[in-house]
Amino acid sequence: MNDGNEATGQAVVSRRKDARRNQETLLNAAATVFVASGVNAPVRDIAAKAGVGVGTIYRHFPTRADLVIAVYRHQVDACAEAGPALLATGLSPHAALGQWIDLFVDFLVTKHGLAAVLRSDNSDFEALRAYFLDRLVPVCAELLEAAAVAGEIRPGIDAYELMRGVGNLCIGADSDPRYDARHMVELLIAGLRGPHR
Amino acid sequence: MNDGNEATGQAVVSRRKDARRNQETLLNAAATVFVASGVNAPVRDIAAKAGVGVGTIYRHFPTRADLVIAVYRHQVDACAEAGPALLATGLSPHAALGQWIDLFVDFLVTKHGLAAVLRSDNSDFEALRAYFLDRLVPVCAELLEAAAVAGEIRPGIDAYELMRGVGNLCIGADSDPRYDARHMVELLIAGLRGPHR
Amino acid sequence: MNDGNEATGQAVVSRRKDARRNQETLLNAAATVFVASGVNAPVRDIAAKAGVGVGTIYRHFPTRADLVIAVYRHQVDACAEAGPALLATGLSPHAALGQWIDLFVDFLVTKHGLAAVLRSDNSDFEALRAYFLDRLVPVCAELLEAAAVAGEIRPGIDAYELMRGVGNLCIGADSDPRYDARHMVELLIAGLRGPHR
Amino acid sequence: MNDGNEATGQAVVSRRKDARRNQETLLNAAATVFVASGVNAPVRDIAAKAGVGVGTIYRHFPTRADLVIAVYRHQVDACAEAGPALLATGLSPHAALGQWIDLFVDFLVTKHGLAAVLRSDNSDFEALRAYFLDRLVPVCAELLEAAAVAGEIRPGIDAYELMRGVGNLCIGADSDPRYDARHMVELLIAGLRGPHR
DNA sequence: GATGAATGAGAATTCATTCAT
DNA sequence: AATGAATGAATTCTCATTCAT
Repeated sequence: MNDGNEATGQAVVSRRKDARRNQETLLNAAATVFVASGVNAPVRDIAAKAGVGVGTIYRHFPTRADLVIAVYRHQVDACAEAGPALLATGLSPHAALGQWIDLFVDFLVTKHGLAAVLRSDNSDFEALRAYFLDRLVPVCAELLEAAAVAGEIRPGIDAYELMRGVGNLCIGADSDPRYDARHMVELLIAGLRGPHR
Repeated sequence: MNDGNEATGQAVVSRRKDARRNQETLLNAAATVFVASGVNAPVRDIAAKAGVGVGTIYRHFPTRADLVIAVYRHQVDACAEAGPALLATGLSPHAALGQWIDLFVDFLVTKHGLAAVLRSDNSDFEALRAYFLDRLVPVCAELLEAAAVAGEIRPGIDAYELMRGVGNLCIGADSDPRYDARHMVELLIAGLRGPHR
Repeated sequence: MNDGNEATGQAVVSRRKDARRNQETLLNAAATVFVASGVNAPVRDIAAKAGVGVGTIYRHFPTRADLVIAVYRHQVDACAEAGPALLATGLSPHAALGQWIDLFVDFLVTKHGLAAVLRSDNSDFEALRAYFLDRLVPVCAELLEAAAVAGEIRPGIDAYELMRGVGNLCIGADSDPRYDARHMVELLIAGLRGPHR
Repeated sequence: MNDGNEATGQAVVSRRKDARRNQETLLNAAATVFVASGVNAPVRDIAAKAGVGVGTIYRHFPTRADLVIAVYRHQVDACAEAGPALLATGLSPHAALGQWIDLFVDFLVTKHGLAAVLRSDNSDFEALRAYFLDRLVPVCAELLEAAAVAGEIRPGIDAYELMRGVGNLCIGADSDPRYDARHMVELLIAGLRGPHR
């Protein structure tokens, strides 16, 4: 990858041109710190990790929720887009739902503390929660509907509630070797099938 | 229990009574504040509610986890004792399990923020988590075993994991009108039945 | 004044008993810092001067205005009480007014920056301003009324306006050798006499 | 106005015109912001209002005082020139003085916070203060001298002190409906007449 | 010359914890 | 044993100022 800048390396990168790259650096640093210390890590820690001043973070992301959203936006979007794609593959709707939930779980359990901030008893991160739900609940609803129409699951399951449940099951999953969120999610999804008796 | 002693003995006894009553006051205050502001409420708030100095709280409960444990010990114990009792009623093991889980859920969802501190990605409250699990996991294991032996549920379910799962499902359940933890727990328990295919 | 504490001196003074003395220390420190750096001096500077932690200041004086009021309350009160006293001495009302204004000016010009925070284009310190005015305007009004009744000054002078005017004239008087607020105040008071022609 | 020059000349001229216009834009923006938020408004606010970068402001006006001076220079100059003009109208010297002071007061009270920065207990704005005084004190002195010679006012009044006094009386006059600086200035000027007794 | 991203010092404020009385 | 005053670390956020482009 020759960027025509061997001598100085990447230390003296352009400011203006690199606004985007800089932002990328910031997001990577934030992601790393979030994994290590959770999404409530001190702003200063993130700044230090990114090698920038705290002011830079505030410039780009006025609130913490802005930063967290930015960090995870791409992955949330990818997850959202995967839903219709799975449904279009010819899998049974229930199988598609299961695989989609797996993607969501994969995403959450690899982000230390992310699932925890999605819990609603937390007045910060309202915007973050809203973003997640706005993106993903409709997708989940579509999958649930398809599975219900196919008679594979009991009807009347609320997509929001299910997303919250799955999200909750993922809390702390990365830091407890005795707890495997996937097992529990598998039970939950299995429970969708059974008649309510 | 010989309390027919002299003046000094009397004093000792009443001092003890006072101490006990004082501690009771403290626990009630803490419980109230925990409900209102979560288990991370400022120590000073709890002290104020109890009408004591902060030093008094630290004397009785050196760490916050100690206090939280003390606040909920009675209820945890009651829940633990309900397990064998339910099994002895003649209910089917699976029904007993379901009712017992309901008791546990009732307990958690009425305690603002309690479920949240049970999550394992939280190095404080380790002792609290340990207490909960020490008391309840064996009971849950017993119920699961009985249900498995009766062929009512799939075998191989880990009691610890299930308790964690149920606990997680209860996080934030008190502050989100769109999320009913009981629905999700019901799904989870229903999922226990299905064959693991 | 034997306080039975010769050996240790005043270094190891009692905490509780000295709440008051401690507060005094705080107020003295604040007064000193206010003189040196104005009433907007950093809280930390005041704390350092007093030899206490910043938390101590916040405990005693939650807002800056609280602190400033406390620092000057005694002197404001003394000034307020001097008004009726002067009127009762048998001086002519105008002379009494003049002397009372002199007291007020003496107070202000010796407090670096105090007069400046009394200016109304300052949304902080509203409480401070209110305290000053509540205490002093009625006294001033009484003196003005007496002088007007005696025919010594033109009628219709508003006490609030006059206090603000005198206060304003004192701004910066301590730091400008070429400006003597007393001269200007003397002109202002002299101007009260003349008919408005 | 020969603009029939070559390409480069044209460019130079318009560059100069641009520079001047740019500066004008800057000063107008600053004046507007000063009125709205006082002369200590954040530099960024001024830059935003002017539609330029903050660097541009620093280039033209290295210190804040430089900017404030530039903003008000025209008006100060106009005020200075009005003194001799008033004296030449045939008005009595005292009347001329009164009208001139009125002009000065008009200027100050319409500039939010301007009077406040003229106070001498403020090490920033030293240059600004100096500019004001250099321009206006001699004019005031001339008017005072004329009035004293005419026997209309007591002698020995220091022009600097009077200017400072009038300036002080104007502080905060724009934000306090109960305080009318003009009333107080009128008293002050009236006080000039009376014998010093 | 203009730009505005980046910097980082500085100030406010909270609250867990200690400890003299 | 109880008290609560004191401490000060930790954190957030702002804004003047610099400087690469």
